[in-house]
Amino acid sequence: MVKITDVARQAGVSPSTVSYALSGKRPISEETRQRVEAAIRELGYRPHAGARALASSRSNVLALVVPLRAGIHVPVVMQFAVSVVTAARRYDHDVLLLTQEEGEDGLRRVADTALVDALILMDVQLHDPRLPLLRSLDRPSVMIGFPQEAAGLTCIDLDFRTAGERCVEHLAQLGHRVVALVGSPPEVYVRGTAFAQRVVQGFTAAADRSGLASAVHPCEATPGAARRVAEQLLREQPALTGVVVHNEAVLEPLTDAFEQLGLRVPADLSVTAICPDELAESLRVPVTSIALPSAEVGERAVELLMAKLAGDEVPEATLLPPRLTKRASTAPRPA
Amino acid sequence: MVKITDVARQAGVSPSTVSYALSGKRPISEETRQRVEAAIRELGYRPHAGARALASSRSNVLALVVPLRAGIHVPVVMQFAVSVVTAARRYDHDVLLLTQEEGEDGLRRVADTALVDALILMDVQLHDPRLPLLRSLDRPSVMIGFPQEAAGLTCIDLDFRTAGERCVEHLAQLGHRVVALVGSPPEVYVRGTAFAQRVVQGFTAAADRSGLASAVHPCEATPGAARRVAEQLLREQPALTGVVVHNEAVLEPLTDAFEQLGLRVPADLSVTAICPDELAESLRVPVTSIALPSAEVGERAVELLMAKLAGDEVPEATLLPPRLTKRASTAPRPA
DNA sequence: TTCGCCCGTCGAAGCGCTTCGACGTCACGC
DNA sequence: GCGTGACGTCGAAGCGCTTCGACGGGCGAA
Repeated sequence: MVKITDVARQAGVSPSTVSYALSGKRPISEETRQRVEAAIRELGYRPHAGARALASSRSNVLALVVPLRAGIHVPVVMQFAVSVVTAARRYDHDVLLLTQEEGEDGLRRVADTALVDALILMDVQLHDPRLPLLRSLDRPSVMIGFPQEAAGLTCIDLDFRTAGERCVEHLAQLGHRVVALVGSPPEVYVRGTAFAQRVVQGFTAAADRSGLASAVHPCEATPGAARRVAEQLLREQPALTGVVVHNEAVLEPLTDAFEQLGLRVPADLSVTAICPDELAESLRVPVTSIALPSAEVGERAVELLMAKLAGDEVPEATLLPPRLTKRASTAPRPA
Repeated sequence: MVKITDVARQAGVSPSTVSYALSGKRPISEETRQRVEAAIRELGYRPHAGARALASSRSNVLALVVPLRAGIHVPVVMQFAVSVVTAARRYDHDVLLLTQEEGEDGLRRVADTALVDALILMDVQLHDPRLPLLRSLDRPSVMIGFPQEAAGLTCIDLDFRTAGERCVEHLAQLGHRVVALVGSPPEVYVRGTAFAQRVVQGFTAAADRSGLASAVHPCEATPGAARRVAEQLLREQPALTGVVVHNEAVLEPLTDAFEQLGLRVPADLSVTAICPDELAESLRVPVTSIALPSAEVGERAVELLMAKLAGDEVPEATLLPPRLTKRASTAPRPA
């Protein structure tokens, strides 16, 4: 293994000079820097991560806690993880993958052993048991999603409440008077997952404000469940003409079910969704949707964390504004 | 921060004794161990990961390189990643997440800086450019999938060739004489992704051996593509009664397409698949399938790596035997 | 000209842990 | 009764890096 002293000898300087040339924490003459860089290249020097972490008390590693519970849409999680890794690399950091399974112990472990400098948490619940722990940890963290009581913590997410509102408003503008929300699987609400609840709030509030008749139906992530929900909706709200879907897995089977029940999209029924753009675009009838900007969220989360590590103040809450993209699945209410 | 000297003082022993009590690398009297453990608990001691890595030249971290290319099925990747993390934790290791985007540089970086002790690679190509690098690295690695030339490397995967064969044999036993393979997206074959190719080989070999008429069709991972492939198959092989699907994303739309084209599953057409069990079970007509044991592969990969880290010899190739589960989608050939 | 200061570099002191060699003790076998 | 290990513990030497204080030389201000 080639170490910093080897580089120093080769460049004819002291180890500390090599270190400063690398970190830029003290001025180094152009000429010396050149010599050091040449030596590094010739010897193929790579600083030892452990030694660096020990001496600097910075590991340059972030922890990412991914959820693996029922009812979450895996591709979104993955896309998010990838964007976190990519963004972290831009700041010369790596990403340690933790599963929620390990729970609070895992968080405490990687934080206390100084394995990581900071943490990113996904799938935050309204009353997340990890909150007190995060507050007590001496390392910065960012949460994807908003718990009920977020004081002192940094959170970021799509503004799901407004997203729910926008969907309803879009339908209202098109003249629809009876709408329904097909939501996430029941267990997601039971757990008190923040983003799902907020969609419901926004949906309901906007419907009330616009004087629409509305209903909310959780839905399991299976085609069968989608079909049953479609049937139930038509039974309970025969005048239904607008649907908001917040459940990636059933978006396609649900629209299929409606069509098989004799409702054409968008001629008889308008459909909007909150889901990744790729999904909305890939369907037979592309769906008017509010994008789930997982890549942007991941990137912003890393940026927030880096700012905190640098000692900067960051806003406690970052709500990304929803963007509604009109596609073929919505149309004015049939006469 | 509480350190090992604090624990030592509290327990009335030397730091080295604490270390040995923790690692078990030298015998420590029961009584001393008790005192040390008590001290650790009282003080909430956690060994500093960087210091440990520096002194022991072991970071207790594995690198996991995940693919993010077109045509791979994300949930499988995720399930795999989770099983790797879970298995690694059983051996007191953590997992660093790398994307394929960083490529060989990323591998070299984490290996050379001693950030990780060992590596796991997914989505191996037949002629993977990373092979020479892996051979030159001084750290052990395990690849998920088999490259063409794997000498000196450790590989593990489902035995996809046999999986392809089993599917055909199952259909042949049921009396089918004309079969087709609906495969992964074309780009997967273009890249020379090992597992996809092997399925084709097994499928073709078994069909030839059994004297079946057979055809192979790659298929994009979209419902539209599935429909087109279904139409094409019926056009080109009017006598088709058996299909093998090796493409998670189109399994459902493809069977839907067949039914819409007037073929009932399994009355007119038998369908088998190579896919995760959950997917096969979740369809309207549960599909006879060979499971993609991602969890088992991940676990075994970690075990292989741990053995290599311990200095044990491990087999270069580990092929997991395919297990075919009969479900409702296959039946004897219609008379 | 002299003082003070900044620039560029060096040496040394750790960072917190593991590990090696050494040493005292005790039990056992002859 | 004594040599011989095995057992249990200690002290010290690093692991490879960062960082702090110090220092010489050059330059601008006084």
